[in-house]
Order: sequence, then C-alpha cells, then structure tokens
Amino acid sequence: MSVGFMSFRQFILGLLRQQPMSGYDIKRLFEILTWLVGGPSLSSIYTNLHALLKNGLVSVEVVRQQNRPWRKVYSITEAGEQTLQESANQPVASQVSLRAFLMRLIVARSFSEERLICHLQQRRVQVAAQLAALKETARAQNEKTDFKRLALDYGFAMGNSELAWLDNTVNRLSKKPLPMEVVRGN
Amino acid sequence: MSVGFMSFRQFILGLLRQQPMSGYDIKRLFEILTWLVGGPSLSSIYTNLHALLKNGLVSVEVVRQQNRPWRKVYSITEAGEQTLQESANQPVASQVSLRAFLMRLIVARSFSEERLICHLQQRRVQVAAQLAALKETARAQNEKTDFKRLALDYGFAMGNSELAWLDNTVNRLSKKPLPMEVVRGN
DNA sequence: CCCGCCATGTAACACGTTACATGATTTT
DNA sequence: AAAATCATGTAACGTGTTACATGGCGGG
Repeated sequence: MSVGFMSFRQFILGLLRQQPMSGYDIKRLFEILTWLVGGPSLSSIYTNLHALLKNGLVSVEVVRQQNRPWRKVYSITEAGEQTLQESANQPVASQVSLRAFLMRLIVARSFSEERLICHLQQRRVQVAAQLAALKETARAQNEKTDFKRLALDYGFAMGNSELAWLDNTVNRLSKKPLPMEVVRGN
Repeated sequence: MSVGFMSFRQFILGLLRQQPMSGYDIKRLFEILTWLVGGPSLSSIYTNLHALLKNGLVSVEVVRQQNRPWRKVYSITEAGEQTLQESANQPVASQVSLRAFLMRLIVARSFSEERLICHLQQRRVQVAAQLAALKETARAQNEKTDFKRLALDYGFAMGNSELAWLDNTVNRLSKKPLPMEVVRGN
C-alpha cells in the first residue's frame, strides 16, 4: 500500500541525506523496523535507487572493498536536497499510518530539532483523536461478542503506549514540560 | 504494499465471514484502525468485492433502504469459507508486519479461541525476537547522535507495550472467558 | 439550493512483490 | 565442496491509489 505523501522512494532519499549508503545497507536498516512497519523488498530498494539516480536526486560511487564484493554507494545531490525539503514541508495528512509517521520521524530528525518536535506533537494530536474515536466506537457497540472487540482493545493498548511515548519524548527533547491538555486515555 | 499471505482481499473475505456487509460498511470498519495499519481506499474495497464475487467466494444481495440509497450486501459462500480456511491454516511468516498481524488476529478470532491464542503466542515470539534484535542493534551503535536512535527508541516502546498486551491477553483468554473490559486508558 | 453524507463504480497509473539471474567471498 | 552472506540487477505480475463519474437523500 502506498502512503501517498511519503513513499519509500522519498524515505530512501531521506536516509541518504543523513549518510551515503548502498542498497544493501538500506535493506538492513529497514530490517530493524520490519515488524512495525514492514519494509520494501530488496528489489524495490534497488529500483527506487535507480529511479532517484535517473532523476538526478542522488549520485553513485562504486566502492571496491577488500575481502568483499564491490558496492555502489549513493549520495544525495543538491536537487535531491531541494526535493526532500519540499516534501518534508508539506503538511501531514489527517489520517497517517504508523509506517508513514515513523518514516517522517526519521527524516524530520535530520532537518532540525524544532521540526522533529513539531512532528511528534502533530502525531500526538492525531493519536489522541483516534483513541477518542475508538472509545466512541467501543461504547456504541458494547455487545460482548463483537468481533471487533479484540482489535479495539489492541488499538487502545498501542495508542495509549504511543501517546505516553510521544509525551515522554517531546518532554525530553524540549527539556521543559509543555502544557498539554489533549484528550487522553480512558 | 502487499502483505503477501494476507492481502486485503483475504481480510475482506474474513470480515464477511463474520457478518454480511456492504463495501461502505467495510470502509468504516477500516477507519477505526487507519492510524495503526492504514487502510485500502474505497475504490480498492469495491474492486476486491467484485473480484471475490467473480470468483464465487461471496454472493450479493441488493437491499433497498428507506430514506437512504440502496446498498449491496455481500455474504461469504461455501467456496469462500473453504478458501479462507486454507489461507488461515498457512503458517505465519517469520517477518510479519503489525498490519498483517492485526488482520490475521481479527480473522483468527472467528474460527476458534484456540487458533486465536495460538496466533497471539506466535506473535509474541516474533515480537520478542525483534526486540532482542533491536537491543543488539542499539548496543552495536551506541553513538548518541545516530539518526536511527529515535526509531529504535520508538521500536522499544511499542514492542514492549505489545509484548505486555499479548501476555495479558493470552492470559485473560486462556484463564476464564469473563467479560473483558475494553477501555484501559491512562 | 447547495453541501455533505451515503453509496457505488471505472480506468489510468504508481508502486511493490515474486521469481529469476548473476557473481564474489567467507564460513562450515 | 557446499552453504551462507554480501551485493546487484531485470521483468512479469499483482495490488492499491488517484482521478473521474454517477446519483439518492437530508439539513442548513
């Protein structure tokens, strides 16, 4: 499934902004988050790198290694920087999946601490809203045999955890408690 | 992005097994979980329903409503039941994203409590393994300025929460089937 | 009367996957 | 000598998105 405003292509570009890498490196990077957000196949990564290269958003350099096969290390170009800037400046859609959030999170970090915090706060508002909606849904159909029950329960647990993490992280990063009275928890 | 063994198509079929619904109903169902796993577009839902119908896995009935437009309510057929059974019996892949897990969770529930619990336990093993891998990664690259830091941190938080929820849920389900309190807010 | 929600659908396109293909190097 | 890991790539296919298109019905 596409995530619209933040595709894997964009994300890969964001990763290259932080440090030059090969396709294989990127694959290993994705692996650590696979269980959370899934990840593109290796083929897809290479294809995206080719496309970025063709569009002049990245450049390549073949690196010969000792005791290992050669690698193609990609770096972001000026044009790539600009493109990334633009896409990062776009406002976040109201319905953002966890995957899209995480990808933007990582990219946002490379720009500035302010943007990062802003991003976390936006996510906080959205998760809080979703939790409220979830609560409403649960209340509306409180029949015990409902098949959505477990999914709702799971949603609550994860949502509350994420909310707590967001608060915690924002606080830690901004080093001073922010006044937040957004709807929270039960 | 596809999830391989558990596509939206399969999931929609699973939903219809639990109760007949229209495409629009399904869309609203997905909405409550959008922030977690994303969801297919309305178009995609309709297209999938058409495909399921063409394959004889579901049947339709046009329902005329008062004060509202007519709806097409889909129900699962015998053939659909069988197909779903088979796909549900397939072993879970080792690297399962949260989305795939949630979809299987909901479908598994409609089969039997045993299968549900089994599914939860499988997920537990996988999340635990991922957390261990995450910890290893974090230890390996403990530079404080690393750009993966935040993502790793997020992964820890979510992983630990999910682990706790899984344990809690498995316990609750295998002990006694008493009413579960859904809302467990902060 | 227009807007928004309900409700369905088609077609062009973008994106990602699986299968296939190659080859160096290290480990067992 | 075989298997695993590192490392890259192509092509066919499946699936999902966006844009487009239609229409009933209710409320402001």
